[in-house]
Amino acid sequence: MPKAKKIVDKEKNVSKKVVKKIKIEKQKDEPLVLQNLRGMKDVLPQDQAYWEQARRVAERLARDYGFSRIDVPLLEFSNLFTRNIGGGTDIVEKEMYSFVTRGGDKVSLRPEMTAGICRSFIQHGMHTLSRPVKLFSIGPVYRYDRPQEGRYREHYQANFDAFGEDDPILDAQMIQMAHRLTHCLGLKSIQIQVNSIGCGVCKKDYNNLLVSYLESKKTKLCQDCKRRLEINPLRVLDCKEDKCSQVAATAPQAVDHLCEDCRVHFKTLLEYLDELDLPYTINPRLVRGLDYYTKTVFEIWSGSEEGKKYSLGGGGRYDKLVKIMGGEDTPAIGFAVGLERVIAEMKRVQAKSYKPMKPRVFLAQLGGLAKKKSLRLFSELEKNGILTAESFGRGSLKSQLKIANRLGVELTLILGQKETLDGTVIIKNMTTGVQETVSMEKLVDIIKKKLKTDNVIVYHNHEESLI
RNA sequence: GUGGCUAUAGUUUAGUGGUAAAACUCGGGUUUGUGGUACCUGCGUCGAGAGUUCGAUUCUCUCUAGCCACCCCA
Repeated sequence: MPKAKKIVDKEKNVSKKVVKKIKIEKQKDEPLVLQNLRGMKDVLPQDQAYWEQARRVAERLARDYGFSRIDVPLLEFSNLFTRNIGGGTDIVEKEMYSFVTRGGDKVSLRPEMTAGICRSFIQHGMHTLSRPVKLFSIGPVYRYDRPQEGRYREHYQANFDAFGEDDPILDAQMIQMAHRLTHCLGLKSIQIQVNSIGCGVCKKDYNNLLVSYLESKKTKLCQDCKRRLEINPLRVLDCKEDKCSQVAATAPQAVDHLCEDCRVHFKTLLEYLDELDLPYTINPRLVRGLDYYTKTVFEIWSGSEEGKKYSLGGGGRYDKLVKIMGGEDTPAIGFAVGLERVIAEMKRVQAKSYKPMKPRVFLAQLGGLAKKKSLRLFSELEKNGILTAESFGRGSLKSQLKIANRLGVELTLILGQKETLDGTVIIKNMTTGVQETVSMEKLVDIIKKKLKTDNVIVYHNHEESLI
């Protein structure tokens, strides 16, 4: 096949592909870099207990609050995000992982979950389901951001969305659930920040009001804020510069400029929250980064006293999003929590994590014949619910006992040449060192009895409580 | 995306312009069928690349990554 000719023939269409191909070829020659990509992190075995805990709690709460699990692709058409999250936001402007597929589709790794879930909601006609439609998902999202602790390019979110109900009681329940989540994970000093940024109408009105106010005080603002004024005036209220916060202090607040409907909605929400005894504070400056939010917005902070406030998760209403995307007019509210951040917090406060089961029995084998037999015996024990450790690859009994000791098992079974021929097994008590020989048939029963009389835990208990 | 600090075995840390140390961990062993000790032994292209130099892990530059602040957000 004359490659050169092919390229000439399709010159314009193919040139991009050729470039791509060359890049891939080039990469092949580069040395293998044994390092994860920037902002990507391995979840190592020693951390899995925390992850397990976080996932379990999220999944259980989702179930208890009536959410059904949904999983949507990591990859969607780029404009699903650019159109709905908001063109002016950082997420869309510079933090998306976007590329063109071989088929020419412009696609992006999801920078958040809600857009994909809304797409799925509309696509599958879920508005016909009994309302509210509550959906729960957990998985990675991607943002091409500069990494820092608690900020990764790939991070996991547990995401809750409820469609088709605009009653603020749902907002309250969502916030309650968010609080329960942190509580169940053993996190202390949690703060809930709530605010209302108004509906499509009053949100815009307020924005204009704020801009004209800030314009009038422009000279008193810091450099950054002058820039913010153009892009996202609400952010000025957040500035830490003294002179800016002075200006912000007297600035008009969104809460005071809500339309009647939004005002009542927010007031009712607060009444519900009072009823729930949640540690919430109204934060008139709370703004969220995505354009689609309306009315209620909230964040969960881990408030380390006067120290840094750290956002673990956040959410809010997006009553117009489904309609904007082309679905039935459906009010909705969502909440997402960042698992890495929650886990970092669990570690910080030394919350107890789920402890995986440890084997209490070790199986040691000696000699070729015994080695063969041991494989079957291991399976036999497993079928009977006896979690057994082994080190089949090791030869000497000495090294196997060393491992058994390190694992802290209570019993070690020794299967050697002699025992294999006799159809017996030696059971060694690792604390006392006493050992006895028992027949293969009775082995399982004897082990069960021994583990039980040595009191403690019922093994293979999959129903361990979460809290 | 902007600025600052950092980078030595799996981990935590020494150290030097001239063949790299310790502790812990891990693997193997101390006469071949018995474990927490002790002893012996193995494991590093000193983050990557280039430059200065007779010679660089050490000095310079670039890159990469991590952390911190900003920004933003989960």
